[in-house]
Amino acid sequence: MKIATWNVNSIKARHERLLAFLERWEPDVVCLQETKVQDEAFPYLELRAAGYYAVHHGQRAYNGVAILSRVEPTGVFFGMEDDGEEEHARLIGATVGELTILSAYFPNGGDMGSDKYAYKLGWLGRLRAELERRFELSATPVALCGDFNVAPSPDDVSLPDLFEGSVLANPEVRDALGGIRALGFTDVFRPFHPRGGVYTWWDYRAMGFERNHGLRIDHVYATAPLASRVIGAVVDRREREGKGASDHAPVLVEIE
DNA sequence: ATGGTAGACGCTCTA
Repeated sequence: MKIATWNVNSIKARHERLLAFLERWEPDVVCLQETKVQDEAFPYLELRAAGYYAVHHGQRAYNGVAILSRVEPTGVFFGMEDDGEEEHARLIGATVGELTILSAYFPNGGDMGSDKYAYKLGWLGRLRAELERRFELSATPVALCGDFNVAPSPDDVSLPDLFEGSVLANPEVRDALGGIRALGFTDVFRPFHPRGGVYTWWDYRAMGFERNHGLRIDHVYATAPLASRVIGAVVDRREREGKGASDHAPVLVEIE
């Protein structure tokens, strides 16, 4: 089976591309981020016609996460237990067959030292606590998929002078992500690309994609019962090409 | 320190 994760940067702007992507890859599960719509504007019916059930946790204009799947998801949950009243829509989870799937849009963090950066660090800590509280991670096959907004190692960064030390690539956020791995999660993409230099996001500006000035910030993290069954992982760079592309390319993982 | 582009929204914010 195939699991995909893709920050679509607006599901309205990416509607046609998303449907074509589903036809081309026929993934069993797709985690989406940055849908940027409220639930009532989410294209449930169009996706159902394309063969997918969908659950969505949205908000107006920003954020928004979804899980699409061939089989009907159950046990859906929205956000974190300690989310505030006006919390961003950044996490959705569901049971899909025997797997637990999480679609997460980690905060970007703005600039170092900003309020947004403090929110990012707090959110990473809250996610760790949420995962620990909610699941028996050693025994449950869980896939934590999404736009993590963290490049885990220098090998995941194209322009160190620009990006190292930024909100996306610094020791503090890398440690916070390490705290999530310490719960029992593995980056299942990395072993298939051991030399690094494979990216999932490129800035729209300054011909970022054409120059391959990217970062690997979209990830699939899996607990041991699932990680042991992963047999492949790729980035579909074609989805970053041409007019009407998201600034992120999808990551796909194949499971035996 | 800033700009470059894209998307949503509505004369600006987020990434």
